[in-house]
Order: sequence, then C-alpha cells, then structure tokens
Amino acid sequence: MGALWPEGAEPLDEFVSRLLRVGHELYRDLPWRYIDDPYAVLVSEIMLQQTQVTRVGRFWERFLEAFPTLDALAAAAVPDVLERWQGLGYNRRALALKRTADQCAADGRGRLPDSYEGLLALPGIGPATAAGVMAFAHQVPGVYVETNVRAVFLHELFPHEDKVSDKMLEPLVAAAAFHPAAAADPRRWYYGLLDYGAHLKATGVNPTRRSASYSRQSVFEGSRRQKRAWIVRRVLAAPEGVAGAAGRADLDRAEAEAARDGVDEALFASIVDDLVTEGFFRREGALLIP
DNA sequence: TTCCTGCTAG
DNA sequence: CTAGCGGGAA
Repeated sequence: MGALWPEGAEPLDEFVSRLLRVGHELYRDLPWRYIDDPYAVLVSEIMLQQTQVTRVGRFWERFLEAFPTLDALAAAAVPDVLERWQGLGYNRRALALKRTADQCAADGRGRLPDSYEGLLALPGIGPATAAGVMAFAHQVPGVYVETNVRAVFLHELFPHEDKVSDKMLEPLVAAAAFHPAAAADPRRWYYGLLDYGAHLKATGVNPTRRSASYSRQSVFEGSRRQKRAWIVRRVLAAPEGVAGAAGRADLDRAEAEAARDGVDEALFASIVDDLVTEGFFRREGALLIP
C-alpha cells in the first residue's frame, strides 16, 4: 500500500494524522452518525446520493419514523414509500430502497448483508453506498469515493492537475483508509474526509471540478425529468387512479401557465411508459393507479 | 447560478 | 462511457 503513495508527497503517516485532526475540527454532528443500525445508515446513504446534507435531515427522521426497520419497509406499500420521499428528489432511489428491503425480507435472513459484495448486489447500492455502509455501520475500512472524498484528495494530492480519474484516486484512498491510524476508526476517518471536503467546497473553488467524473447537470426547468416528477405526484395524489387523458391535460395546462411548450400525447405516453416500467405506478386500461 | 456523501440502463 | 434522473439550499 505504502509503495503506491506518490513520490515527493507528504508522507502517508503525516497525511492521515493531519486529516484526522482537520476532520475532527470540522466535524458535523449529523443525526445518522455514530449509529449501529445498518438499515438506518443505508437509508441515510441512499438519501444523500447527489443530495445535500441540509436537505436530508428531516427526511431521514420522518422516513425512519414511518419505516423504522427493514421489515417495516418491506411490509409497506410502494405509494406510501414514494409519498415519504416526495420533496427529496430522485424518486428512483425510493423504489430501489424498497426493492432492497423486499429482497432482504424474502431471502430468509431478514436483514441486510454485512459484506461489501453482498450490499453491492442490491438495488440502488453502488460502490460508494456499499463502502459507506461498511464503514459507518460496521466500522470496516474500504474504498469510499464520493464527491467530498474526491475534493479532499484532489485538493491535497493533485492541486494543479485536471481531469483526474477515480482510477487515479482509488489506490490513494485505499492506502489512506487501510493505514492503521485510519483503519482503527473507519467512521471517524470518513466522517472527517466528508466534512473536510464539504468545507473546501464551501470556502473556495470546488476541487471536484478537476475530477474526470465531474459534469454539470442539464437544466431542470421544462425538462422531461420535471414532468416525470409532476406525473408521479399527480398519480400519488389520486389513490383511486387518474385517467391518462386528464393527467395529460393537467400537465399541459401547468406547462402553459409556466410559459413552456405544451405536452402532446406522444410525450406524455412516453413518460408514463417509463414510469410504469420502472414501477412507480400501474396502468389499468386508461387509468393510472398508484 | 451551482451542485449535492451516485446509480443504472443503454 | 454517457445520458438521465429531483429539487432546493446557499
């Protein structure tokens, strides 16, 4: 591991101890930290995917209030889960989390896998989320690469390089995470990296702009994405179902009021097809039912 | 305006 | 590898 550390850089020992100290100074006391329930940790990790900390807080607490355990989530109805998710964004995450609960409840064990590979195989759980759950719920060190960790490593070890790929960062993130001083307390190590990364972004130019995986998002206003969200909300609000034609007319009117292009039947049908395929709601004849 | 503790399908 | 996916706080 140590051999992979960059020549001429600050020694790994000093790097790790300095960042542990900085992380401690910048520590954010968030409600999902230093808890042992892997399910509660997973819910926070899923919610935090591409979502700012300030937004997640109340959603995490209300979600756990409604679905306190993996079994409770598995027993819940999809529309109720989506309802709890409204306002948080990326509704797909709620469906994936629900499927994860369903799979775990059905496989006989009734709980989440406690290995990185086991977690990675579940819906909505990728490399970052799996590594996050291992570190934060199980105190198992791993390679946890997300935007704040990127910010720290780019700022510290690639201060002038551009287009730095995750493949370049991963061995370094691993070398640090498995260093005895960090591996002794993976929670503290990664909480510190997250808080330091967030601090860097808040106080200067975002270092992750120099990441190869950095890309700006397309505009939301008037997007298909916005219409998807509108349709999901509309159907959830009508437990008895919504007639497709009426839904399209409502959306068309809403778009007109926002001074945007109308929504023709082909576009509406295309979006509804996607949503039905993804499992947001079902179609019975001309009716869209939660 | 920026961009958020990413994941997935094509 | 890329496009698509929510919504709002600062």
